[in-house]
Amino acid sequence: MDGRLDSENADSESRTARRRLPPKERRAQIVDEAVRFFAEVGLEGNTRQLAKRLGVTQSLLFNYFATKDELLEAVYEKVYLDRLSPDWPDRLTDRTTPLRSRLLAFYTEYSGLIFERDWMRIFMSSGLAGAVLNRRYLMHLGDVILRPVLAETEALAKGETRPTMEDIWNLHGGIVYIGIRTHIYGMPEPEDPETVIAQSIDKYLLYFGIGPED
Amino acid sequence: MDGRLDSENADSESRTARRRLPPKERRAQIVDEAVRFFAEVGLEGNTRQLAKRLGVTQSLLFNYFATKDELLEAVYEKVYLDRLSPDWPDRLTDRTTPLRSRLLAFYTEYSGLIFERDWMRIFMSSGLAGAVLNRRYLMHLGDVILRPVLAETEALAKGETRPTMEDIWNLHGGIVYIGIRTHIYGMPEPEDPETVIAQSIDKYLLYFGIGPED
DNA sequence: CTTTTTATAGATCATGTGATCAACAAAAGT
DNA sequence: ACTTTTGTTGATCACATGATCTATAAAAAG
Repeated sequence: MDGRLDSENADSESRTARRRLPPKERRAQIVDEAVRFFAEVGLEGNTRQLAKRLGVTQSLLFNYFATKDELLEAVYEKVYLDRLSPDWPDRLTDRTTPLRSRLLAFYTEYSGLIFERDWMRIFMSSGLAGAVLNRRYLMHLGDVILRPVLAETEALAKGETRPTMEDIWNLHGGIVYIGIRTHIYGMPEPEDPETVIAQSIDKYLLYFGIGPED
Repeated sequence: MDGRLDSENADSESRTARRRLPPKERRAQIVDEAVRFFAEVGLEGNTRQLAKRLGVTQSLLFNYFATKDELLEAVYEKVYLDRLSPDWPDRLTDRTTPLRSRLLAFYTEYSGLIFERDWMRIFMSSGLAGAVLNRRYLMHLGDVILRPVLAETEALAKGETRPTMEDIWNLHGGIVYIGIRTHIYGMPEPEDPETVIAQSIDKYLLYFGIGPED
């Protein structure tokens, strides 16, 4: 009475009976699905539903994470990790290329990473919930990205008004808001985000009298 | 054994016994507190805790709202209502004053209304939850505020690049992001939001070749 | 003062949800 | 083959939470 017909029974998750996985693998699988799941339904999503999606029992989750909060921590970590590429600080301060090009390259790549439903929604949810990782991420972003950008701008600014961190946050916010609009508020995505980003950067640079070629 | 010493028994809410209020009044009281409550703890906050804050029984809430969702709808309505002053469209299109002054006036007033913890958090929570009122609000904002701003900018723009709705959204987003940063992500508020707003507007106008006095 | 109305409290139900634990079975070791 | 290890299940607990219902008492009506 086994009936191991490993046909795909149309269930998105394979309903094969009791597959044993190495812990590392299973844990990763759980976290992966949890990211998608909690991004969709919010952090209050229940563990039974998540388990069902994974094709495992709910109790199994607690074999890998002592509490739901611990699972959420793992989700945050997975989502936040490697979102800030370590070579950006260097590339942003590489004065052999015009600042405009550097900013454009950065925000093109960065927006490619964060203008994503899962990331945007989990970041916002965890922010609302007051997760420490959220604040840590923003502090880190300020330190390794925005502050260098400020220094680079200062070095080139021509007008009498000197740039401040608020100016960088304003540039940053205007761009990030595109993602918020589309993925949190569910509004239609701009046809050409690249152009919008480029114009944001140009407005910023123009205000401090910095030309496209420095 | 009454001991009605109306000393503060550390309970924030007065524990006066069974006060009978006219329905309208009670309903308003509930919604008011619910706004604060759900803004703090999120939309999953439970009704018992809310009732405790109000100093009434949990069952009373269901005398005024059939379901929790109905209460949340009332919360949204309360929060969204009158957040968009009806005379803004007129003032934004009043060409007897420079566009810069108009924008400055608008965003100073508007930010004064929305850079508020309750509003910001409930707006974001309801946005994440996909509330219809949220989308309606943004559509409305686009129609009665941003679109007119686009028209005004078009009328004055000097460069060859014509402004689009995306430019207005970018201006708007950069400013709104200040509130998101402070009230959702819990980062320190800028010392002088007015200046940041003014600079945002100036960057925007400068990019389209519009001077401070038109 | 007496009666009627109804806002409110208190107890309780039904269900959902995080978490636990003993038993089972799929691998790994011998 | 046999034993050991351990990933996984199924049943279950404990409690939180939305919602219901009846009794009570504060006003209003007479």
